[in-house]
Amino acid sequence: MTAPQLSESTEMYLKTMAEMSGREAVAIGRLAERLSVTPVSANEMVRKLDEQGLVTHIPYKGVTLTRKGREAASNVLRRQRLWEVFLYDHLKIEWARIYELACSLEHATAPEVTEALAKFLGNPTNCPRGNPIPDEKGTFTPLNGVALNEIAVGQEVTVLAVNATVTDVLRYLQERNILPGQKIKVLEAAPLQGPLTLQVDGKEVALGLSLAEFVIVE
Amino acid sequence: MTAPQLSESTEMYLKTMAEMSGREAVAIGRLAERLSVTPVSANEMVRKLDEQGLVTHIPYKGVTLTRKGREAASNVLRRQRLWEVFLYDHLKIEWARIYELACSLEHATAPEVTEALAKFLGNPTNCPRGNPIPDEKGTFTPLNGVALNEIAVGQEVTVLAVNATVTDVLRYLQERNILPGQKIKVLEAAPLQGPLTLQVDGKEVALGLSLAEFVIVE
DNA sequence: TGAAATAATAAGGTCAACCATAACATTTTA
DNA sequence: TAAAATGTTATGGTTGACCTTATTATTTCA
Repeated sequence: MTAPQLSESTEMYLKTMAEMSGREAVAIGRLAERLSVTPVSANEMVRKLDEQGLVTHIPYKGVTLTRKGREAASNVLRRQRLWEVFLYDHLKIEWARIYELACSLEHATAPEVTEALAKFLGNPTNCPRGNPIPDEKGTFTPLNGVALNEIAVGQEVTVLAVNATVTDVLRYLQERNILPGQKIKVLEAAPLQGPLTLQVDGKEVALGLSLAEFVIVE
Repeated sequence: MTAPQLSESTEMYLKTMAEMSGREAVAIGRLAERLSVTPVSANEMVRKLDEQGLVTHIPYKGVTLTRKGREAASNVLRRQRLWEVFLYDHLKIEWARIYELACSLEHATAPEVTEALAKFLGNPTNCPRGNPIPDEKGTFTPLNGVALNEIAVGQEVTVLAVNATVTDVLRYLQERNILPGQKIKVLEAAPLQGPLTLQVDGKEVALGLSLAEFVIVE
């Protein structure tokens, strides 16, 4: 019952899928985009993952993690987010960079290191970006929040998590104080998919819809 | 002047060479052995490293690190040994396993993580196996000890470092209490390259010459 | 409903780091 | 000094994860 040792690439695909989907199927195009590979490559890789029983691919409908795939992904997320905690809380590394730095470490982390790290950190339940950290068995309660772009004008909400992974995006949000715990009021939503105008920390901030999607609130 | 980002394989070759040589050239056969690749593969790889200016290969004479190669190797050793300290002191991981576990992490460690880790650990000067940790610039004072197999019968010495990297070897030594700081008396050296008989912690211990080579003393 | 967007499949290519086998060169040592 | 050991070079092969270009299938939406 030892983990079958997944490749770094496989881990990235599974983790990315877990990060993207509430539960629904992920479009291969989106997946390719997040992984910075071509759709053709993603397709090829997904086929292999399907053969290994890690995902289910229904042509033209998208990809879903199987139970096995979800377990593997939880494991990766656990490592990822534990390292984020370590890098942020103990090494004092810049918030916007912890995702990418933790990502490299994550793939190189043996199970016993993961567990020792969890213990060392005091079994934290959330990473500095606000996302829950799966426990040793892979279980965790998903956040019950909504993306900021779905909030009605006038509402005031609290940021639960920031789901972005790209350093530049994280830095952009950080600079505008859009961080877990922050209270945000939606002042205006421009028409034609235009940006939101938010009140954050007393300041007015414009935020594009695609960025707002990364901000989980309530 | 950013590090040119070496591949994991390149890092392993450089690190292994640094671990093996006091200063003399390393025979390709030995290198291949330590890296668990065939001599043909090692040859091929060494040619590439030579082209990159990281090593100098004199046919039939062996391989030496260039200045550039030595700097890169120091950097790798620094990361490796800092992680060893973390795994041992903070995560309480078994002594014999820290080398291999740190080795995986090492390749995935960005410069800023290395420096933040060093600071977190209080800039330690030696890893739990006793080896010196290069500083940020790559400088360190090599141990001035000798391998245990070169000690005359009757001498009592102190273990400075254990230079082995293979978990099974480390565990074997650990079980016999041959660890940094330990006092050891050489009671007998069997003829024909036979094992040494040692007095360790009041007990008599037999140790093969090839294992004794890993134990740096004085 | 038909065009545009997206997805799938096929064919062929690259790159790093390995592998094996075989022939040949040099060094060591008995 | 000759045989054994070790090192070198050549050739060709594999694997994983990408890539491009091109064709075909399906879905979405105007």
